[in-house]
Order: sequence, then structure tokens, then C-alpha cells
Amino acid sequence: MRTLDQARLPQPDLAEVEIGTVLQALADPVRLQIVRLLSRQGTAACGELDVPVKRSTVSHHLRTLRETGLLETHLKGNTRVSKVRREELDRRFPGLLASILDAAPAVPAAPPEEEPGGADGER
Amino acid sequence: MRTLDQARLPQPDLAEVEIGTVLQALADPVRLQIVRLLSRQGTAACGELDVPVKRSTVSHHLRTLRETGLLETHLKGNTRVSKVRREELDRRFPGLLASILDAAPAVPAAPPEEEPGGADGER
DNA sequence: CGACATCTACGATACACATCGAACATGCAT
DNA sequence: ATGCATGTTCGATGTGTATCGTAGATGTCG
Repeated sequence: MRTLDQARLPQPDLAEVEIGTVLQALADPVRLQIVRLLSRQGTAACGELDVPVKRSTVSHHLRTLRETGLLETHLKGNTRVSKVRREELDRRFPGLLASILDAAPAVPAAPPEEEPGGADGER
Repeated sequence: MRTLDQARLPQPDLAEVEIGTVLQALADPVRLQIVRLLSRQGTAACGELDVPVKRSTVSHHLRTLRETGLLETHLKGNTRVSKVRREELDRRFPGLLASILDAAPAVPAAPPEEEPGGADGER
């Protein structure tokens, strides 16, 4: 019958979203990871996301990301399928997602760096 | 005894800085404001920054921003002159600062419905 | 020299929020 | 229907951190 409840959960208009709000949402490591995963996988259900927190916490983060405007979520049967609102975000904040998702990882070490040739005065 | 005190306070190599760390630093409204002000003014001392927190808090945020790699600070006499490490940041995270600083402010609110042109007689 | 400035360091406080477990709702199968 | 899965919501808890006031370090100036 109505296996087609493709209902979409409420989400904000991106025009009303401040850049600070987006930054705050992406500042959490788990949420950033979720956005990264979704950007690569396209879509995923809550339970499919490989993040090191419990299910209820993932749900909380997905809610935060959706209410912030970063994700859209569709109801599909018993599961919620989420994906990044990439095109809308690119229109609202040009270059933002690209610069974040394409950022190269940091070099592992801050090696014990000692500079010969003098005291680097600080104080 | 002139400007020999052009010493630069210690700052990280941007190669070692994760994008998540930068996002976390910029997630705070006051810090984002500071970066915005410095981007426009070029440089500023701690006391010149027009932000709604006390001096000691500004100092704390400047330290955070510097240790995160966003700012560099030079000692000039008794004052610390800070500025955004714009070029280095653009090299490490291309497009990031631009997309954040150029982001358009959000539209004030989403009136539930009510098409424009109505009688907004309030206020 | 002493008085005053800028700025940081330190301890204390308060609040936000990330996290969890348990309870509940819903859908799909058997 | 019962059972099992997926997700959400709720309350509680712990931690991180933004904020402040005060004290101290340092530099400038009269």
C-alpha cells in the first residue's frame, strides 16, 4: 500500500542559517565524520554510519545536523535515510563544504624540533 | 632599544593542524568575530578589538586562535599585535577562510506564512 | 624613580552539550 | 497476533570551556 511514505523531515531554509551555526555543527568530531561519510556514500541510515558512539547519540547528531540545515532525511519504511544537502549548501555557502571535505589530513608529527643557531626568544 | 621586541609568539605549523581543530576554533561566536575584525582591520591589539567580553577573555581567545594556527602575534612594546595568517591558511585550507568570511548573513527570520506586502503594523 | 598602561596567568564558577541507558514508537516479517 | 528490528525521545551524568575578577609581569612615560 503506502510503502511510499517518502516523507521528508522538517528542515530549515538555508537562507536563514548563519555561517556560525554551520561551523558549530561541524566542530564536533563525530558530526564532521558523519558528514564526511555521507558525502562519500551519498546516503545512509542511522545504523549504517560507522562512528564510535551509541545509536542514540548518532540519532541526536543526525537531528542536530538536520536542524542546522546540513542534512535532509527521508522516511523510508522503518529507516531514516539521510544525505547531505550539497547543492543547496554550495549555493548558500560557496566553497565551504568543498574546502572542508577536501582538506588534507594533518601531518602526524610535531617532531621534537630544535632549532640550532640560537635561542628563539619568547616570553 | 627600539623595535627589537618584534618577537613572534609561538605558533603551530599549519601542516600539523587538522581541519576539525580550525572549525572548533571558529565555532565560537566571539572568536569568529575576532577573525572577522582582524581580516578587515589587518592588525589589532588585544584592547582594540570590539567584542562584548572582558579583556581577559579576549586574551584567552587570542591565545586559542594563535595556538590553533589562525593568528600570529608580534610583541610590540607593551602591546601584542595580532593578525590572521591569511596566506598560510589559504595554502593549507584553500577556500576555507574566503567561504567563511564572505558568507552572506542570514535573512532575519522565516515568517511562517503570510506573503510579503502584508500589513506588518507591528513595531 | 614611581605611576600608569597593556596584557597574560590563574583560580572559580556556570552553563552548554556529548554521551549513555532505558523506555517508547513504528514497520516488517513470520 | 507476537517477535524482532530500526530509530527516537527522555532523564541523568560527566566533561569541556567560556566567562569573569584579581593578581602579576612587562613596558612606557613623566
